[in-house]
Amino acid sequence: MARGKIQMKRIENPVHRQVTFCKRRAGLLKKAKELSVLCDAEIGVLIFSAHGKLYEQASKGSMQGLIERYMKAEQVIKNKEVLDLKDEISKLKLEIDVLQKGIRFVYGGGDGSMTLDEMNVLEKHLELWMCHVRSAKMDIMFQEIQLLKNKEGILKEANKYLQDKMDEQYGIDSMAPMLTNTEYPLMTSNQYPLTIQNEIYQF
Amino acid sequence: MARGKIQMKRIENPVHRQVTFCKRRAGLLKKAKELSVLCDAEIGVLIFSAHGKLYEQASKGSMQGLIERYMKAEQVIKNKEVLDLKDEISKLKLEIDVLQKGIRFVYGGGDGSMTLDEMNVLEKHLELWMCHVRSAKMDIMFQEIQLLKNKEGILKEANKYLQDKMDEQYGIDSMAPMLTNTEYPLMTSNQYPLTIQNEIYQF
DNA sequence: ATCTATTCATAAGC
DNA sequence: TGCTTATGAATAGAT
Repeated sequence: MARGKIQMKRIENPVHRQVTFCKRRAGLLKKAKELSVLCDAEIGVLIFSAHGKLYEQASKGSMQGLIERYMKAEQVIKNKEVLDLKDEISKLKLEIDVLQKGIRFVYGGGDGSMTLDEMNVLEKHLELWMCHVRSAKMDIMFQEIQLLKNKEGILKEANKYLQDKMDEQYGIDSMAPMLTNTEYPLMTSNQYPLTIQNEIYQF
Repeated sequence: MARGKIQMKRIENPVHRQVTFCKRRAGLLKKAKELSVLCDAEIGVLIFSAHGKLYEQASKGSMQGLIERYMKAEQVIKNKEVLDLKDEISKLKLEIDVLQKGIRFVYGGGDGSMTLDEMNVLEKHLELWMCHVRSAKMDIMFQEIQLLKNKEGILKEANKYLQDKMDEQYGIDSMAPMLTNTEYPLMTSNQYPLTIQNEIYQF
């Protein structure tokens, strides 16, 4: 514009680019404000520098208000977040509806107000719930198994220790029924998980 | 600017104001585009005229994207609609929580910290509930079957009636394809329940 | 930042 | 609206 025309393309020299950005940015915001004042218009300007810094100006009202107004004007173009939230809301409402009808169903022994589709949804919910319950059960059982295995180890060691003491005191063959190899009240390490697993897979 | 300086206040003459609005709006958008190109910036301009008409320009990307980026940058300032939706979601989630606890209460299960036994009980209840749901589903389907069967009867009678009329009018052998014994579009009384029963037991 | 020489934008008029 | 033009503003390049 001054002292030589400028090409309408990205300024490659970073220093020049930065200077121009500052100057023209100020100019743009000034022009926006002028237009707003002179012509009684509501104007918002959003500028993200190449480096990601945000500059904004909202003549009259707030940028927030402007954006909301814009959203209303351009209903078609909806904020994705809003769409997601609305989607979540309808899902939750459906879930509530199903739960409420489910409760009524339980109490009223099934008053025909539920449609086949709704009952299918309820059924899915119940199945899911049962899955959760069963997996929680499994967790607890595995924990118990682990606990029992630990106890088993400790008891075995204790038995061994006691047997050794017996051997020392009464001779090698006495008190055989108390030895660790007659371990029917305890479980072996590998037979236990197998049994439990099978039980669990029946759920 | 030209041919006389202008005062920086609302132009009172409506014609002048409108003309200036058009010219300066074009100028502003041009400047925005130039800044965007020259300095590699992302720029959005929103203009609402005094009469409410929206003019917009988004250099690089869409206005939608720009607004979302702005929202992210200014997390504090959240779209009111989004806030409302999130509020609604938390209320719905609370409601669901209450309903689920209510259901759990109905079944006598403890809240959250359930023992293995309690979970077994809950599981049995859930299974029972599912049975109820499934049997209710079956009831509905049987009702529909009954309805269809009734319709079938009525249609058969109608066919019979029509056939008799045909016989009277055109003689016994004409229009054979319309007779009731070629009843492929309808179903026989005993083949129907069998098929349905099998379907139901698959649920 | 500040300073100019230039180009650009535009108010007024048609 | 669109065009013209005189003039004020914006700004590229240099300091």
